[in-house]
Amino acid sequence: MSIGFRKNLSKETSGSLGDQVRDHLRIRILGHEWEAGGKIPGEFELADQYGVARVTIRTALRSLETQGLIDIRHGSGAYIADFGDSVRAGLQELRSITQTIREMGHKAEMITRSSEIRKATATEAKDLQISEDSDVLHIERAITADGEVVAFSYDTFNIEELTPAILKRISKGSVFAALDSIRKHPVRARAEIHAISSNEIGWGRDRPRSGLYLLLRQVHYLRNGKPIFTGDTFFVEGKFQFIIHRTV
Amino acid sequence: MSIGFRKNLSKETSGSLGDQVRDHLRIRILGHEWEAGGKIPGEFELADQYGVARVTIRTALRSLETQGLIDIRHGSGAYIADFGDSVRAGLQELRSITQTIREMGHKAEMITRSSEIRKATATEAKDLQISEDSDVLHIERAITADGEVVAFSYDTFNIEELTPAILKRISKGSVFAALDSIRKHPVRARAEIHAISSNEIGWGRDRPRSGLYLLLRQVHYLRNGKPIFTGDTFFVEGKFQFIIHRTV
DNA sequence: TGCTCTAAGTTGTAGTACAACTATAGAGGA
DNA sequence: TCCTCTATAGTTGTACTACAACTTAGAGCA
Repeated sequence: MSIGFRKNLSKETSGSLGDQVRDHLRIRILGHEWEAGGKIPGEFELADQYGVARVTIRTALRSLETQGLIDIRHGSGAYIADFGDSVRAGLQELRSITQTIREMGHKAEMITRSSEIRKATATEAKDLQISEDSDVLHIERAITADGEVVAFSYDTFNIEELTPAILKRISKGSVFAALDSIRKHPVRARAEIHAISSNEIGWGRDRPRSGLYLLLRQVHYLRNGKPIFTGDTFFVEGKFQFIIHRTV
Repeated sequence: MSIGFRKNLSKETSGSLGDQVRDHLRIRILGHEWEAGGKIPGEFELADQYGVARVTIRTALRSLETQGLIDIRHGSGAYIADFGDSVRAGLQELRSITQTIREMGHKAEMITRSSEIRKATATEAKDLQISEDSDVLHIERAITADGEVVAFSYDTFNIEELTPAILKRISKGSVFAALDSIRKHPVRARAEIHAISSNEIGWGRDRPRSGLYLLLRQVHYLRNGKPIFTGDTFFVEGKFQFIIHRTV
């Protein structure tokens, strides 16, 4: 597995060696290769397994610890943090909502209500760091799991960073998949969280009667620090479980 | 500053050298020593400043990157992530609520409504990994900022891990400060987030009429992986801004 | 003015060595 | 037999060095 790993995964994944090892270890952890509270192999053995230096393994393990997936104990080892299966919807992991739904074993769909290019609002221009007369792509969509609406999203894209072909693809399918194809996927997002009670949010006959939502107000950034898109996502309370790992 | 740092901070802070450097750098970042988007000193220079090896600096920087405070760019440097002042209420940073309020320049108080030792409920016993007939300490409190109620908390402690003196101190002041004094402060927590609309939550005349809360349902763990306390904290919507940094 | 290329600077990875800490097994004593 | 202590092996933490990979800025040239 030693050299084979570096050959195989460098094509699929991106980022540094340490990031690749981190992502692979995360898959192994979430795949329950080790039981909760159990000990994973030592740094020397992992370095052997992946054919990388111990420094690289330590980089990956530190990152996983900050994410709350493992506990590293000096002189003892690294242990799987006790979490439920719901970790896959971990809030600090920046990933596609639809992909998360699919990984949890459900059928995910996106229903576009509207898609238009218009001038940016003041708030949008500020978040996207563009002038106020710039054009932006605004999309309103509903996200469903097994046919049931779980969220309503209002996204606004900085079209200066994107080509018309990509814009079309974004408005039709998964945002993350489209951005990934041109290597412009966001690596970081800043989100505010709010509780919202309103009947003005959802639409259609599947609109929840309670009107109770968890709002994620986000700005997504590229690796070079530039904002690529911003948006509000209203999650129907109770339909989606958000987990967050907090560390010192 | 080189040797002085290691002498000074090893008394106040805990954890490995890398953790101490990380905490110190976090203070410098949140203190706006560098402007948003600006570049912090290189790894070699920081290693000089702190009198530690570059490996140790890299450990700290990686952790700060995972927390979303900086962006590290290969061949270029580490840059301050663009965030507002509200970062100090970063949701993935496990810290005392009252201390966070104070750091934001407000006066924080805790008003205890009730404090009792009783048998654990089924849910509490499961979360705390104790038998169902075990005794637990249950406290109901309101948290205020500048005299205004910002949250209601319902906490339950595993008293097997604590002495009577500490239990008394917990019920009177800050939980984190009390646990810190016996080096049993939690290093990790797992939290669910919910939007709640109910008039059964708050009490007193300051109870918000809207009844709209952001609920944090948490379990706190010690470094050895054992749960120390669990609890529900209901934040009055609009009074407390939660920020979260999401990374790939 | 604009472009290309070079060089300096920065982070990423590798390897080695030793320090600090933990857990275990075993010796020794009550 | 049980308990306590100790030695020891195993693991993570820190240090130092060296080089690779990448970015940026500036010199030089057309």
